[in-house]
Amino acid sequence: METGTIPGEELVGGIDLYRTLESGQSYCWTRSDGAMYTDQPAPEAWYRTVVEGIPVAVRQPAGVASGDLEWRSTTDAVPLLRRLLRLDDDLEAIADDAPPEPLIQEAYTAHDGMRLVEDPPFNCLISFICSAQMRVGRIHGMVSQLARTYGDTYTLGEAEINAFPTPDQLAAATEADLRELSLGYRAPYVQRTAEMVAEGEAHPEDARDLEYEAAREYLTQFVGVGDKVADCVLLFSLGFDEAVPLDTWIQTAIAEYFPDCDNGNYAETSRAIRSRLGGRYAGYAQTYVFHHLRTGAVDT
DNA sequence: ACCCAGGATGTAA
DNA sequence: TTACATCATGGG
Repeated sequence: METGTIPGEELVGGIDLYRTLESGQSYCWTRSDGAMYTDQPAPEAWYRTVVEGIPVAVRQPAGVASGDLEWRSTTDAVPLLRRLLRLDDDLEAIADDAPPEPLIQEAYTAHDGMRLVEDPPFNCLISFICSAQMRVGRIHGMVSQLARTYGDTYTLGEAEINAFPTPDQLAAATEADLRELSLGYRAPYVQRTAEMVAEGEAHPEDARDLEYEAAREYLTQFVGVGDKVADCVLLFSLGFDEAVPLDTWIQTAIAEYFPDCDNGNYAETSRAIRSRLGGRYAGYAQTYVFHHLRTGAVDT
């Protein structure tokens, strides 16, 4: 096993690992104490995942945005973590460029150090198909269950880590199998989408080269993927920082804070709110506002 | 019991 | 194009 430390001071704007991994963006990681989404950070606990056959564990003992990251893996995990946690993002510049609206400034200030993630596309796609009408804690539970049931098991020291299933592995599950895991009406969506990817009919990665709105349209060909889920995949996996998923929380924010952005349909409301949230990094602002509202930290 | 959660789909107008 | 019912499940 290899181990190492990434100095927090090398990261512009630092990183808050708890806020980054427990803000409902990524469902790829599990916490060693098994208690995520409880509004209870555990600085001593390890976050673990497997990406491209490489098991990784990371934690932030200091538990603050300026604290160092400690990691363990079977190889040098720095390049991998740099990608997954977007450690090269200039968080200070991004926050400085954020629009002056009070809600947005308040969200950035309240959750200092939260970074966007870059999840593996297939994992992200299935995660957000599962996310329909679900709370973040349960989405994580469903994704973890899929990993335990259909994914390969890796070891890292004493720890066992389940990789998210490959398209082939997941496509082999039947709708009935997935309903057994409490996926509900999402079961056929997950099965059919896994099948589409496994058979080479389409791949979420192929959206990366397209222009934003074309990329969003491309992703909606997957079963169980509408505009909102497509935006989540674009933002949390494919590097489209301008994507703004219009979920229930953001719809509420639009109604209360940006009512003029409501243009009746998804596409036009999306354009207006993306512009209002700053354009290029609108998705970053969205993620801060989402987390701020969802955790009830909003200052009224 | 009722309402809600990072919605999508099929059908009817 | 838009409006609406329907779809599972668990927690408050």
